Amino acid sequence: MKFISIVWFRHDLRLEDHPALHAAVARGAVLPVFIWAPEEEAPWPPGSASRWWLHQSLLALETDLKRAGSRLIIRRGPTRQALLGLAKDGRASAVFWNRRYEPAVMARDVKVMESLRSAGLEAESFNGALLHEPWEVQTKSGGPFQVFTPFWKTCLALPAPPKPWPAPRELPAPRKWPVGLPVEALELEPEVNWAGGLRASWKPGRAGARAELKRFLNERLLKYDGVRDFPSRVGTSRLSPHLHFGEISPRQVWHAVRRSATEKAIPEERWPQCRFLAEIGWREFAHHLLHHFPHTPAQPLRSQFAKFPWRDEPVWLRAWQRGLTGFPFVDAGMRELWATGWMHNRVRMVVASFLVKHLLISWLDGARWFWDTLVDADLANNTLGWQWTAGCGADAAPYFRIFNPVSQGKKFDPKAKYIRRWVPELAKLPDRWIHAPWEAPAESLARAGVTLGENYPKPIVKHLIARETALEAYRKVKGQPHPDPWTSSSPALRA
DNA sequence: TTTTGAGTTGTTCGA
DNA sequence: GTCGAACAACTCAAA
Repeated sequence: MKFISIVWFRHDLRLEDHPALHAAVARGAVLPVFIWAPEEEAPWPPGSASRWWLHQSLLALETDLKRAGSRLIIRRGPTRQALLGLAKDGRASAVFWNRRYEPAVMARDVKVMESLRSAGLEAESFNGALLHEPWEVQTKSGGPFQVFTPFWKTCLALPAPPKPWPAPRELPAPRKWPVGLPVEALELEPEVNWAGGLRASWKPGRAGARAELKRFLNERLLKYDGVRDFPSRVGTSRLSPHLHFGEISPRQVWHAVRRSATEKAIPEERWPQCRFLAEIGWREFAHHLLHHFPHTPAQPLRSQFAKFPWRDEPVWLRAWQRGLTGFPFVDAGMRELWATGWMHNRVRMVVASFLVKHLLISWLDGARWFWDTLVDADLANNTLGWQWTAGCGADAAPYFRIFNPVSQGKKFDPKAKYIRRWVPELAKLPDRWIHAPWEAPAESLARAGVTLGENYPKPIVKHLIARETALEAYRKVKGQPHPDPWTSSSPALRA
């Protein structure tokens, strides 16, 4: 009798370097399955942009599997029942998958594994998503890291991650295929067709991921440090959504960068310091933190921030979401996000700082918006990023670091190409005024066809006032006395 | 146990 | 216009 293994695809929508698939192929026939059970990921079920991506990526995986002589069997959850049913229908005796690290998913997976094993099935999970497991990286006293640099140094000192496996040339098929749903039946695509910008910007799937990596290595890796901060240029890898869905693995990226560095004659002692690999390191660090501090998607790591007096300002939140804050660099970022499902990293920091420190709206509201709109929405990275910005997380930005949305724009978008692309109503303003149109002379505004408050908003806050207010609120949560009690606007707080 | 060195990404002010 | 200092101590990680 033929040994048949289910490979349960999740955030590993690829055939290369896929440990669960590798294990299954080594045993016999393979039954590839995908199970849609978003309610099991509550309170962070995939957002709208993620669902759009998932739809395309599943179609791509289906094609890849067909080329290898196989299929993708899709069913709905609950996962436990779906897997048990598939094992029965497909006469499979084992279920293999690659691990995920979101708290709700991990808890679900533990239960699924117990159920499968008590039903007499073999069940095994593998590491297909990280260079090192979160529990393998430890401080000398055996605890988790909370600072990036020592974390990453420790990672770099570990044995190098194994070389990626090639995709199996052919997947032995089970004698009988169980029935499944077409991808369309999951209704992952939006009813209202807002995904045109996403379609134009991305090619989900393993082939798209590999093409993006290749382009990055050939065209951008050497210039990465100098170009990566300029959002009007393509200087970053753009791999984040591909990595999130596991269309490419960090091990593939790691070894490809290493190979490329060797070809470009970059000395071996320099490549661990590569800024790009450190970004892969941040992804690892985010997963490390999420694993060891599973409450952080909803709660600040630094508990004193639980009492931070965030404002409830739905009108401001909405202005921020729509890119109508009146700060062109911020608005450009928010509109890029809305249109393409992605935002440049530099701009993410600026818009996040603006929400949290200028508007004093909770980082969690920002995290939720990003979760719904980003194609690379990833619980570990999103949590780390927002808590870092808000100053309430691991290795956080100092509280007095408040990005100035105007000077950030002038510094990283000096010719305002990024602003003009995403905020076209300001396109005719000269470079000198476009970063802060409220300072422009009336004549310049008129010539550019800009009427503040009509076809582009006046700034919803004043930078210097917002900055002072934020500093005071943060000082308070740090439990520090105001430096100048005579001018403090809230002397009662010091009693 | 205590001490010591160090920490992604900035801004503002005043010399 | 450029440059260094202050921001404000705090926490982590390792010795």
